[in-house]
Amino acid sequence: MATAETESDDHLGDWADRHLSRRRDHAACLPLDDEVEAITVRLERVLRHLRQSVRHALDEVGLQNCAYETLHLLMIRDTPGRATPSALAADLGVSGAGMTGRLDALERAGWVRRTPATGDRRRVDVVITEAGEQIWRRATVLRGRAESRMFDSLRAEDRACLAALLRQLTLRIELPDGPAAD
Amino acid sequence: MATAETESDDHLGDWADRHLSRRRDHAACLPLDDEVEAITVRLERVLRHLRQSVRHALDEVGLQNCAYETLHLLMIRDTPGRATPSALAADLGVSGAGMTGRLDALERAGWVRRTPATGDRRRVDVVITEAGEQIWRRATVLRGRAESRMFDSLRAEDRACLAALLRQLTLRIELPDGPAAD
DNA sequence: GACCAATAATTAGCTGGCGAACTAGCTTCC
DNA sequence: GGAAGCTAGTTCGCCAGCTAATTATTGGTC
Repeated sequence: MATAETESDDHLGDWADRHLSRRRDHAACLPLDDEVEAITVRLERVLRHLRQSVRHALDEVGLQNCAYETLHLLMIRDTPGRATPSALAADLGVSGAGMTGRLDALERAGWVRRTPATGDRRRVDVVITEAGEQIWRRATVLRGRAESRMFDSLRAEDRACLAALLRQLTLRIELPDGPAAD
Repeated sequence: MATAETESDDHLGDWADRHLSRRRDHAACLPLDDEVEAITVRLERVLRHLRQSVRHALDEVGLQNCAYETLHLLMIRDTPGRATPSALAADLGVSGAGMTGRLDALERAGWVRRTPATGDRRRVDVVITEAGEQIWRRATVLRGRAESRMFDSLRAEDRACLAALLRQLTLRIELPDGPAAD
């Protein structure tokens, strides 16, 4: 069980430990749950680092993270390499306007094409190009390596445990009446 | 152990499950580790949701998330309520220019003051005001509730386990020769 | 004691994202 | 069958953050 080694890795603790101990010293009056605060602070820091590693890895193929994300979600779907802007926007969690901007950049770079969809003339299909697919493939390999490096310090069981715990959270989030309600 | 209930919560799985199964169907050739991909995808989604909840909670006191973060790190430190812009910028992970912008907004709102530091006339001390401390206090309560709601679906042991696993990751990240190297 | 590199903060210019308004095309319903 | 309302995508104006350049100050070094 992962909790067993909580206090053994580093005598000083991590940034979050120091953050929490300062909070206990100076703002103990506030009704914050230390464990929840520790989780959120560490989530932020892990993800920040992860993004930075991936960004660095993608530099190698000259792809920005947001461009890569878009290409990736364009490929990883039921109709690989083809989607409408609004479907992509929903998956990526960006606004319609943001999507237009990303697609403009991708089209300028020659990695996707916009073609009018058949049937409904309001619609547009975004289609990946040969060049787009190639750069996506190369980038995905690099990104995979960067991400794996991030988690290779965890034992296999711990990695599985982390995956399972996060899954519990995402399942909850995705419920129609998830924890978003006030 | 959390892994025991991986397959019991929801018959369809979460967004990440569907994402991975599409990847297996359409891009199995790529050397990506499914478990790592699942973790990173879920991390992104959990954090996105968390930020949204917190943003929503902070609306109630009329505070933007970035303003709150800044006030919070200004309070939670060895010298609560007082810091230099560059120290804050380092803690927040924003650039110096970004920090100037945030402080401009906070000062305009009357939540902090900039005062010249004694001794070194290049330096500036950012000091929280009475109003700033009050709004920080109110906002912190609201934020704590929003965050707790996010994690209250986990059993206490699972929450502790998650905290411990994330701590292993942040400890590693913060090593001088962490997994950032290429 | 004058020059030069280092440091703290700011400013300038750019990018990417957002919400709101807009355009075009589809659907519904009397 | 045509007006009202909905949907898909884009454009517009704005904001926040970044990098690079700028200003001011400090501390070495000869």
